[in-house]
Amino acid sequence: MALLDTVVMRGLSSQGALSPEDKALLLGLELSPRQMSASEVLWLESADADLFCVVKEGWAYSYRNLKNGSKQILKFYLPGDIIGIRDFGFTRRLASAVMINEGVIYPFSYQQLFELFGRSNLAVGIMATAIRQQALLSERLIYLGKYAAHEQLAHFLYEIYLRLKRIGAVEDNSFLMPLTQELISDALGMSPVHVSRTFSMLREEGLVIRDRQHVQLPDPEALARLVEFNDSYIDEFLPPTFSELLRATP
Amino acid sequence: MALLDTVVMRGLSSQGALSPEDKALLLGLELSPRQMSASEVLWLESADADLFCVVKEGWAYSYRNLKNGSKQILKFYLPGDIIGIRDFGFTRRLASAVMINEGVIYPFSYQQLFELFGRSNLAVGIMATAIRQQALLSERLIYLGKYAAHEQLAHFLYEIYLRLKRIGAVEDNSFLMPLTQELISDALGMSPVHVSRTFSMLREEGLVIRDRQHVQLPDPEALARLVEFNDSYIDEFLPPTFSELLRATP
DNA sequence: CATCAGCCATAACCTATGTTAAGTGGGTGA
DNA sequence: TCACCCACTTAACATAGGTTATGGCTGATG
Repeated sequence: MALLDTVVMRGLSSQGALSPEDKALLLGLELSPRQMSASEVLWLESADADLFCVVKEGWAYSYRNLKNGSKQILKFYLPGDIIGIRDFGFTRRLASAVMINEGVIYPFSYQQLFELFGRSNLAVGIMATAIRQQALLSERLIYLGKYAAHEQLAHFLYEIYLRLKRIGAVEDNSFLMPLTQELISDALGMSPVHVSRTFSMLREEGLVIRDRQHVQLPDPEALARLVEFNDSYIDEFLPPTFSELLRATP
Repeated sequence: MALLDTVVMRGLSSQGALSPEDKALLLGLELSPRQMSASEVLWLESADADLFCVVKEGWAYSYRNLKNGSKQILKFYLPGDIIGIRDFGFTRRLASAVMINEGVIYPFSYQQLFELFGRSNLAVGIMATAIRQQALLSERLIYLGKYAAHEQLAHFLYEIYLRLKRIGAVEDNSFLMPLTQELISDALGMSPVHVSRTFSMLREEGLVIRDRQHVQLPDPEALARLVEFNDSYIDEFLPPTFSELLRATP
């Protein structure tokens, strides 16, 4: 019911995309509501991820604790929204989630979603919903930024380093980065001049050696510590439960 | 081939999640490579969205032009990445995409993805890949922020307004927002004091009237203009082509 | 070999926003 | 009714980062 509400609200069924069987499947899900009090925690960062929640009443939000003691809220959830899609595909929660005021949610497990998948075109609709949600998040996050410039740049370089390493494009802690400082400034939301200043800082601290497109990170771990890099989202392997679920679903 | 490379690289098949049929399906896709030159445009913002691109060689990036004339880069794409997943589920491109240096890409259409869906567990793997990518984007964007405080807050309020309107929770341009200024400050990455200052500014300009949790936007359109709100991502209805494709796929 | 155009470094100065602090007002409980 | 607390407001001051400007490389081109 709750899920159907949500999907219908998003306009999926109104265009005939859902067959009667699809609808029956959704209706048969039998989600049971759960009353939540204000400030109640849905889950904390790095907890096991195994379910979503449809918000029926009340507001909630997801957030990450930052190393400077503050927190960054990623998204506010309003009635009809689904919390936890961001973590689908990961073993652990990437962010904490908490109620703002009291409300009602409908939890449903990843397992239940898997049963929907593979049987119908619902997969497509749900995937689209998920991606919309992420797009919205991104849109919001474009306006954000709480870290100092040298932390941003260090984080950026370390991410590139990890991604290149995965595809075997790092040798001896060095790699090729075909980006101008102007491009980097557009990515990090700071001025090109400040990117230059910040590179100089990192160089003086011995964290980054750079000559044109050649970048070397003499001590990647030091960089990682500086930015407290959360590499769980880089590790691209599916959690073990996925393989089991995939085999279990005919 | 290219797609299989990408999926394998992401660790999907290494755990037995892909059946031989799945692999054959991927191999049968017959993607044809396309040579790209440096700075070549893949697509521009708001162009029709109908295909993805797997990057085989070279770097690319996606970006949005901002109203102040600068641009915000959303993501850099490295070999093995898929460009265009963000737009899946939308009619138009949400961001432009362009090559950085020369390289090779494999385009494949949404239609081809639909053919993969509904037949196999691939749906799950691909969805997971998509979501990972978005998670990565989010992670990166946490470090961003290029707009002034009053634009951020105006954008934030207008987004909440639109989302509440969709679920019928706006009346007479007023709505209930159970957020403290401290929560808002954590969401926007600015200090609570500055949130207050900025609310005062918006009030003086007649854009926002607020009393505790009651918020009124006397002239929502004026707010929208101030932030040049891109509401294509709020409009949650599937593009017409989706319905066709869904009906066409048995 | 000379020239030119990008790209980058550094400096001086300016502004938006953070920080600290003090004060106001409404809601709630004794 | 009083007192307290919490959310908010406003002000004064500090600073990270933006802006503008200048000059030095380096690699491409003729």
